[in-house]
Amino acid sequence: MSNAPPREREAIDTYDPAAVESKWRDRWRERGTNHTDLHGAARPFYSLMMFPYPSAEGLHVGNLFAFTGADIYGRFQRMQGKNVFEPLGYDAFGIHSENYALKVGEHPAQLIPKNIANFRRQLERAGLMVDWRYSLSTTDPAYYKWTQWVFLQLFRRGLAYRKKSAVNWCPNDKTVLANEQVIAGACERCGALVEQRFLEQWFFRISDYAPRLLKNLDTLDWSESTKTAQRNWIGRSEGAEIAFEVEAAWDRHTRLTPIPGSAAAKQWQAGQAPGASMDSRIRVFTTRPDTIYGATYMVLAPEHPLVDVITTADQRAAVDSYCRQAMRQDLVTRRTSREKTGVFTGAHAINPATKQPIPIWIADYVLMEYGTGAIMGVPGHDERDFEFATQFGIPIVRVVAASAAEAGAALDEAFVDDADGVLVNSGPFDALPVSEAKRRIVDMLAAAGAARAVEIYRLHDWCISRQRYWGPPIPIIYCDRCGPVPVPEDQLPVLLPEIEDFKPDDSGVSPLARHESWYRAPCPKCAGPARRETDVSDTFLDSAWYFLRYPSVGRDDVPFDTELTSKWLPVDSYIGGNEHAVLHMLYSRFITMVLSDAGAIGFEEPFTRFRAHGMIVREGAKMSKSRGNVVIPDRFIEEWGADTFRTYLMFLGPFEEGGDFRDSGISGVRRFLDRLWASVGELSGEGAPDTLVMRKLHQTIRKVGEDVQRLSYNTAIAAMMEYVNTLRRGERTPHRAEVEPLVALVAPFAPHVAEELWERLGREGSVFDAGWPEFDAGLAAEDRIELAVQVNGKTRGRVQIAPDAGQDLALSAALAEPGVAKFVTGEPRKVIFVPGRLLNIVV
RNA sequence: GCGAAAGUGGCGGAACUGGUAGACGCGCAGGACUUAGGAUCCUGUGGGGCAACCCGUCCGGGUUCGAGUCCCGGCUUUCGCACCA
Repeated sequence: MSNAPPREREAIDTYDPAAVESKWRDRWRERGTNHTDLHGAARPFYSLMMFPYPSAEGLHVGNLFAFTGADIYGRFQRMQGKNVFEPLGYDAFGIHSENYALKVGEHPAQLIPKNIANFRRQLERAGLMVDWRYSLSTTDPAYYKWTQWVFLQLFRRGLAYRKKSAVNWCPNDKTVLANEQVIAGACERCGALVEQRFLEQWFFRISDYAPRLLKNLDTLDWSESTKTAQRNWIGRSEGAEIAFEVEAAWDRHTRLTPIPGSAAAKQWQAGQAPGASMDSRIRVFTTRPDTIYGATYMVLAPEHPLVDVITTADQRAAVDSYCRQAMRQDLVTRRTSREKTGVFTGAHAINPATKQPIPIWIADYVLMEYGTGAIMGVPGHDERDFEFATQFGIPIVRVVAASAAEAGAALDEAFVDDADGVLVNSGPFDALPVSEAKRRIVDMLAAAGAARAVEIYRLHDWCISRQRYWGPPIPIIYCDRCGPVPVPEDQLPVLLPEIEDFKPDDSGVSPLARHESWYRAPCPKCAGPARRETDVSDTFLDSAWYFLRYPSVGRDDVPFDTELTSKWLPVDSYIGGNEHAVLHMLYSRFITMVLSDAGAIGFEEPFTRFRAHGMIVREGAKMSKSRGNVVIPDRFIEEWGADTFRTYLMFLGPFEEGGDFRDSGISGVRRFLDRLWASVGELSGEGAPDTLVMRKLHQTIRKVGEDVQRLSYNTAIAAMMEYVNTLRRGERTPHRAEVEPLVALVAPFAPHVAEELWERLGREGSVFDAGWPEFDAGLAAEDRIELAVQVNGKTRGRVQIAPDAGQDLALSAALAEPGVAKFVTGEPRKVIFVPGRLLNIVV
């Protein structure tokens, strides 16, 4: 029987993925194979993947790439004996759903459940080890009740506040636009130029947490690129805050005429000089205090509160017009337009170092939201200032040079090097190196009460208000008597009403503001008539705590069960896209820190280990609907099977870098599974397994284990392919001991077919409960190894020697090779021996 | 402009800490089995040369016995942030 050529028997029982996969989907469901006993788990392992937005188009191949990568890691951990919890839910609120709903004219509350059902079907077909009992959707009142609860925790701790802030406004559509809806300064829908509008909005004080968010990064096992992105986003800068006096302001105060109604005007009317009760000095932030002798002007942001105070009567009209225009520009244009514009205020400030008056300008290249909203202009040593000064004829003074000899050299561009310059034209500080001058100048100014060393952060507070419909209402009630009052926790959730006209309109507020019956509510404090907040919260708030909820899904009385939370969190492994490296990951860390400070949870970092996966392109080009080159997972799964599709996705490139989906490549993976299938069909249990095959097997067990642990899935698959090739080389009948462990190795990648083969091997129970194959170093050891022999660094031959052979033995073996010997004339000058690798003879 | 990453056969990609460049797969070529094969199996496959050999990891330098890997300079591509003082 073993004489019959094995190939001929394949026809009897060929691999039929559709049948195998549907069989095992049912089995897993019936047997609860993917269920995790959350309370009873002895070795909990929380394997998290980023939950998707359930679009109408269905699951994207990028989603599936990410999920499969996370699933393989989770299944691998399970086979290592961990109790793995792998939940998955839906991030279903937000502008995507809302815009799509508007486009097709169907209510999102109807659309989303359909999309979720479709996603669920696709996800189950993909063979994910998800415990669906703990799924969630952010749109479910049972979930967003607790999103609102999270808001209240921040409110209670003084971390949520209201302030006026700019939004993008389309004057044609009369609606608020998200930044992504503004293309080159115009509305993406109608093309009208977008303007800024100022609305009262809710903010979270994430900037208070900037130092901690930055410092903790050092303790996290995350992809380095993700940590770098967060560091840059938090953007710590060291420097100094320097105060500039406005020149002789009150001797000549007749020139200063504050805008009617401004704080300055009120003081004015009360008979006070503004300087008397309010610090009218202008504070700037700089990272280059060493260049202060070169500060020849000053700039305020158009929104700066002192603009009203200092502008002189003759400049008033020009300043007003400039500021109005600057503030009307949309946020995107203002940030991208490179041309320098500005207007002189008519006022001067005193440079605290030179004691000279310098003009105060207003320009939109200075941003109110960074630093103090004012800068000292040092055209000699800052590119932007150089450009501005050149344009407006402001003097350019060199105060740093490569050497003292260059003190008089003219500048034809800004000299920004702060590493190895020395100071010039800087009075007592001349000839000091920049780094020392920074310290000494700050000390000098500080002694005069005009400066202090500070560190500032780029990170802004998080605006969570959205003037939209499809989100959780912010749980606040405005009462004329009591002000903003939080909705009491026992009245949560504040349900989002299912209104028909959810289209944004020209009111500048959420569509909810048109529904009086909804927003009228009694004040929780005084029971008087009051009005609900009609804005909803940012989707990023929904996703900033979802991982805390999964284990407690089903609990109505608490956001998260204390015992389960301390048992399962923080998350052991988080895998997701780098596009969320900053916002989602930073917000999640922030919310976790706040809840930790509030005593609600016992840890302050949510994700112990994070790995960012790469992106998939197709045939070398980015996938997009307009190109029509999007991979539709359903079609490939239909044709090739989910196991083949999963394995191919993991094979086409390094998981953390992504890769190129080539339709022609998938057949190779399928052939691999076919050959695996055939090997199980042909098994022979007789005799002893082949020593060389078993050696290769154990080498493969080791390699696959190591590779999966570091998410090097493509090389793990390559190793298994190599082993199958070894197994089937020549017309031999594989031995059961050679094949069985391979089925287990393949299981995380191709779970359905692995289960089927495991059963066909006569094994009881799921392969995922069978444990990872044991690695035997003795069986894996080579008895002869190949040593490369080089002469002067060029490979000239190879010799077979015992693995523990020493240099002398290796050298004599090498010299016995004619191909080597002919290059070695006389005594070698030097011999380099790397055991197990090579021998280099230098002549 | 700033930040991050990457440039290796016809193609996707291997090479973990400097140590046999091109694993694995696609494609291609030849062969076997076949009425047939786009199925399966076997063999070959970086370039040049009859060969000994020579040349090869974006380009130019350098360090080293030895460089795809490290250092310096340049080019190209992708991604992120974009007037952050």
